[in-house]
Amino acid sequence: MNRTMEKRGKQQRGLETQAALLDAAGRVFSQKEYDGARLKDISEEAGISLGSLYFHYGNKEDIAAAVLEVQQERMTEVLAGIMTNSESSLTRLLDLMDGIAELIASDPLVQAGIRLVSSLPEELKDSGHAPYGEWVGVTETLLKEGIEDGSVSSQIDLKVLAEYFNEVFIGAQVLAGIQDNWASLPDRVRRLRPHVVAALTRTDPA
Amino acid sequence: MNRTMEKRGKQQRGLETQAALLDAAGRVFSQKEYDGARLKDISEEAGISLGSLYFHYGNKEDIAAAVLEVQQERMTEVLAGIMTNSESSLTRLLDLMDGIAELIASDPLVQAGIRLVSSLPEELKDSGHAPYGEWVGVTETLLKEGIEDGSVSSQIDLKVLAEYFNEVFIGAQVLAGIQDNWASLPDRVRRLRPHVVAALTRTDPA
Amino acid sequence: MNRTMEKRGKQQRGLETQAALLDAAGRVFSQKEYDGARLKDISEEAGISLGSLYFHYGNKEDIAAAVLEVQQERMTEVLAGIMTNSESSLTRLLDLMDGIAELIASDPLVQAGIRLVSSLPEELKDSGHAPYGEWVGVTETLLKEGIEDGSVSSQIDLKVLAEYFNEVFIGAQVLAGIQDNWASLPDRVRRLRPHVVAALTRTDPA
Amino acid sequence: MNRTMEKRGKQQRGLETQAALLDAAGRVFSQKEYDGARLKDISEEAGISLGSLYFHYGNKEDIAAAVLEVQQERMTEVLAGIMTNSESSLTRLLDLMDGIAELIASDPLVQAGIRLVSSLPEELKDSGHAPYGEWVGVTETLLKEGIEDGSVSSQIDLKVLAEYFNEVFIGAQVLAGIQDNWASLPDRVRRLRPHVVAALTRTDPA
DNA sequence: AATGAATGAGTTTTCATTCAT
DNA sequence: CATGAATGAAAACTCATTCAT
Repeated sequence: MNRTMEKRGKQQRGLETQAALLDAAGRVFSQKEYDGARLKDISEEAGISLGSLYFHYGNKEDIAAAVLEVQQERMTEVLAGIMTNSESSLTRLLDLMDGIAELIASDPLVQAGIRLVSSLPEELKDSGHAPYGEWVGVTETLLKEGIEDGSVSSQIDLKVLAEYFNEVFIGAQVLAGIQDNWASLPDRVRRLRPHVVAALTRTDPA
Repeated sequence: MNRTMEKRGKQQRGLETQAALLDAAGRVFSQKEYDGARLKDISEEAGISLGSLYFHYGNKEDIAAAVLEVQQERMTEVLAGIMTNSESSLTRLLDLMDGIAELIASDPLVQAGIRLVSSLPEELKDSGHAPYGEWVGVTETLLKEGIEDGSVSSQIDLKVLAEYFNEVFIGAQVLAGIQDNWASLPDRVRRLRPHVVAALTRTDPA
Repeated sequence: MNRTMEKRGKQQRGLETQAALLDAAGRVFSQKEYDGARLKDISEEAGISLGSLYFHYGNKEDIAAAVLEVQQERMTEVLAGIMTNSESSLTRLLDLMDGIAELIASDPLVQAGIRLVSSLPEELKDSGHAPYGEWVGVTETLLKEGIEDGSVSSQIDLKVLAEYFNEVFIGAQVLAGIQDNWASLPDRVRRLRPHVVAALTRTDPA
Repeated sequence: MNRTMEKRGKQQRGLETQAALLDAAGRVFSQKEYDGARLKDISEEAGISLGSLYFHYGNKEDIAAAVLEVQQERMTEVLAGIMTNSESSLTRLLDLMDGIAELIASDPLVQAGIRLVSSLPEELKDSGHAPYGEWVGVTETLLKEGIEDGSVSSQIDLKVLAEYFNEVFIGAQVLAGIQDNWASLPDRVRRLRPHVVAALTRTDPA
């Protein structure tokens, strides 16, 4: 083991612990909301002492914030992946919906982020973690591009279209969450697709 | 004041206390999820002692259950009101959506019920309080009737139609809840109506 | 037991508990400084549950603040008692020194206040509990009056005189505290008296 | 660089670390009492790892003891410096007061020692670190010599004189500590001098 | 019925100390 | 020697629930 390894090893351990804790936090926060989640459950789930949890994350709010941050990152990754393919904006929007659905269904940490949003203490709600705000921005942008490239009908107000799109998607998320911990979300989204396409391409003033 | 009056007075007082507590519980549970809500907050919100809360409702679960029960009642009332008018099933479904939206927007106790659904401890989740299960049943029934009376297109699977309808509606509820404590829900539902009508009456295999 | 008694009884119990806790806090804080004192020790010393301590005093700082407040009151009482007798200002000052010494020697809660002053967390230091500031004000006032009524020599600057007086008195307090938990303070003050008198009545520019 | 140099270098490094830690400990203990001071604060203040702190000083008590020891040394140094000049004992006593005041005002580690005295856990209080005991011995010795060489009045009991002297000096220290972290101590002592001289040279039976 | 007080079993948080590298 | 990470025991604090009146 050379010096580089040694050095990396030292810091590595801490990073591994942090990752394990974050993962465990994801699993716990995906099952219980903020107040209902126990830090002890997280530390035990991670197989790491409670004291260590506090060494890496200063308190309960901080670890919840870390979960939200990673959720953001992972969703942004999916977004970035979708954006690189050069299809129509409508397709991109639908692919995005699929991609996020897939992510949610497979990633407890992302599920945790969803759960946390509605149960955070006031202080955290402000602090920059406004996933829906950002998300709405993305959908509106894609729809605007869709209108420009003709893949989306221009006869309905952009805001209203985005609102509809988001309501449908969020509704699917919520019901999938209740029904089977989001396992059914990808299928739900697939079944949703025709309705969404119809709504976004309608030519009569719906 | 005779004994009857006294007795009625006494019972009356108890009922008033119960109502005040229930109301306060609605307000508190509409802002915080189950674990985050404090019984002390409820008692203070009601201006009634904590001991009294325990006299009327045995424990935290019981008072949450009471909130859910009343929510059910109030939603059922709306449902009953809609059912008496003799229009088409599609109209009834849309009116129901409007009616429930109106109810949610105006009644913190009903809002509380919505919040509670996703944060209840396991024990309560089972105990008969499955509002969405019941709700889904109602929408499916109405859709079936709609297909029978021709107001709803028969070309899509009933379950899928109901799923879509509920996703849209729930999505609107959730986003309205986040945005402004449900105040915008009636407007959102109004904007949703054309999309729902289109989806339910579509003749091509969407 | 009449209704008044009942009513008083109810509130009485709480007040008794508070008093017991405050007393116990006095005893504990007089032996250990702020960070070293354990709330559990206080609750056990009082024979009252820790939960109850938190019911009456919201947190550690609050109970320390309560101790300081009562200390202030008791010292002010002594002050008021001294002020009513109509002797010379010098006598009043010396009597005050005796009275406070007596109080400190006999009252653990006042001793606690003295201990706390130098070990409080920053937040509490500000919040109005500036016993020494007030005390210095009193001594300066008495000295000014003494100069006016001729019982104190006017040849030394008032501030300097007050400074000297306070240094001597505080020094006696500190050493008595270290030596025997303030038991020797009254005697120390008695032995101090001639020096103080000499200093305050000196006619040559000392 | 030969082996000797390396060795010396290594030892050198350790000594530097120790000194940095001790200095940091002085700064921390001068602001917070024993229980309130955090070893982590000390290590951060020194810019040296916590592990290293434990390597050089076995535990919290040991580092506090080290601070006290150095405080003793520095005060003894001042004492020794004063003793070599051949003036009267009274002058020596007054010079000692000035010298110590100067030392306290300028040396956080000595300030730390002062703070620690009143907040030490029982175990440490015994273990030889009784600065005041020693200090009192010195003052009594000087006063006795003063009586012998005539620079101090012999009409008052020696113990009482020493007691007075120490009370005044300690009082000045405490108030300077509270007022401005001991910066004003030298000035205070200067203003104290005439009173002390008067007390120690008084010929009438004060 | 109603109330304020009391309790105990948790939960979060802190920190001296130890460990692995 | 030095470091960052880890730990456990104890501390502060919370809150559903019960009790005495």
